[in-house]
Amino acid sequence: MQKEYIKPIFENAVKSLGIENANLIFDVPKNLDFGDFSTNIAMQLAKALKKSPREIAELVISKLEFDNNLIEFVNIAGAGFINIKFSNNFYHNCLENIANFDTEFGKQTTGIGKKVNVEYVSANPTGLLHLGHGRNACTGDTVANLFEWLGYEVTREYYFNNAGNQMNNLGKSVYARYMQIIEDENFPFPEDGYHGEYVKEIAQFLFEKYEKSLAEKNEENLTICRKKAEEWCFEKILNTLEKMKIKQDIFYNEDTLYTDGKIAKLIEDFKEMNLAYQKDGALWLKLTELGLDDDRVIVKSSGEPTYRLPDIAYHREKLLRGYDLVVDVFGADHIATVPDVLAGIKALGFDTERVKILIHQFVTLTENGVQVKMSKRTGKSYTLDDLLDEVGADVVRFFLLMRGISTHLEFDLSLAREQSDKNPVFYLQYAHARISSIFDKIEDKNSYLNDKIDFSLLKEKSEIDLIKRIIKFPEVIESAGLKCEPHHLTEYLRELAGDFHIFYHNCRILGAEQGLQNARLKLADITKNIIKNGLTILGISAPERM
RNA sequence: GCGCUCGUAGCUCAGUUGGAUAGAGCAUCAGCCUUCUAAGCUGAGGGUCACUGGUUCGAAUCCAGUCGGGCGUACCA
Repeated sequence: MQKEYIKPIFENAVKSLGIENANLIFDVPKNLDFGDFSTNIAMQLAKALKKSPREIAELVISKLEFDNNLIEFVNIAGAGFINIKFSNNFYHNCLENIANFDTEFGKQTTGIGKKVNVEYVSANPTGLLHLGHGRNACTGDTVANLFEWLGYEVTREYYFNNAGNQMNNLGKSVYARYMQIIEDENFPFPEDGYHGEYVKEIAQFLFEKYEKSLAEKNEENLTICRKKAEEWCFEKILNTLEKMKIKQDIFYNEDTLYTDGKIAKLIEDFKEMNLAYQKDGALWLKLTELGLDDDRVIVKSSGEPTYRLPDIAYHREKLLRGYDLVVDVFGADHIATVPDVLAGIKALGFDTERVKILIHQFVTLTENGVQVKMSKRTGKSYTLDDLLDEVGADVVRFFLLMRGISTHLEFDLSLAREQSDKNPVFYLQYAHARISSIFDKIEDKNSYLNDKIDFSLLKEKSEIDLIKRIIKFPEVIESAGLKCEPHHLTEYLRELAGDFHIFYHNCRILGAEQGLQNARLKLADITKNIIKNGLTILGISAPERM
């Protein structure tokens, strides 16, 4: 908001010095005594104009044409920084504008008319979700929410595979557990089978439904085991996602790519482009031709495709559906597929800019400083569902979203359990509840609702600081959205809540002189809307009372 | 070995397209409730930004190398 005002003013000034297309950058100085913004333009131009930065700064300032009512000062500091400080009037005007947006403040138009597809979770129905999936799910869901705020038309998608090795493996594991129930507790369990307790639950369910009729080891019975396992896992997964307030629009089955002939078509196309060749009984993709280090197998000698082929076919399919942007959320363990997919779709003639792949690092769970294991294979695991039941969706989502996706995330179970001021999510919710409470206590709302609000009465430092923070909300939405970094929003909300708490502590709202009370109420109300909207984007509730 | 990623306060982490004295939360210590919710506020201590070199007016940030952690590196997904 501030930049929108000063940028053209500086552009004109720089232009009048004979410089076109200057790279004007406005930073917020660390030391607030320097002002609200600073620019290094004078240093940048030092070489071109062959003058010292301070001389240039003076020249630039002499050419600035601005409203003295809105800017308090512009001066030179240090090596040649130009510092700008806005007057309170400027901020009062901003607040007045924001008040007119009502609850829509922060919504952007960047994405209007554009379609984006965000694919996330995408866990195969071979087990229960764990914390890593949780991070994936919250990240994807929040990114999708952010895109909606940017104006995009958003499709949320879940990609899964209910065929192949891993599913067969699960079917066999269930069968073995089933046989252990009805026949012999030492019935051999597949070597690389799924050891989780849930496999026993599925077997128990089959026993109750079919009694001993599945005992014969044939294709039909194994299929029953596999199908039941798939159904059971999917139901659990969806249930867990629902608890996390996640609902996706499209569930895309990898199998569709085969039945619709998209895999066959892709093989054909690669062959036609001379990018596929036969070797050692397998079909290889010439990735070396596409700038990568090694060629890779796309169809095994057994005739089954490797994961690359459906991955590429799936991305082509999504792009052909007409999305301007296709976003994937992957865990770090899937990073190997990224270059292959990008090379593949590029070879097929698509702009790789249309695909954005988010890789999030792993989550570790700690309790009292000790790491808790949550492996799928070892059987004993702490699932996402357990966690949701224990600490609730708000805490889980906030904890999983409050770190940059590229860093390893440590989930502190002891802290998450703590229902106290140590738990950071309550800090935000508390600010929201506090504001609600004020509005419950207004004795006579008429003046607040009907009188023209005079924002110029807000002069305290904590009031102006809060306004400055409020102004930043749209930028935060835009940058968190376009960069797909939800934690920028969690950081911002924490700062906003902080500024509010300070304001609340320093400035009495109810009982202040009528005009001032109304202005402060409006300031609080705008803050409340932003917290509520921000938390909603994060998928976290904003309680009226705590 | 190679690729990706991370290394910032005791712990968990922020740190904008390179900017001025490196920040927050927790933990520790010291204060603030007759007034709108103390799940709050104020203050203090705490740093070789892993290491070395380079680029320049200026580096936690960019480049090269070294060390250390994680994930990949399959005719698993």
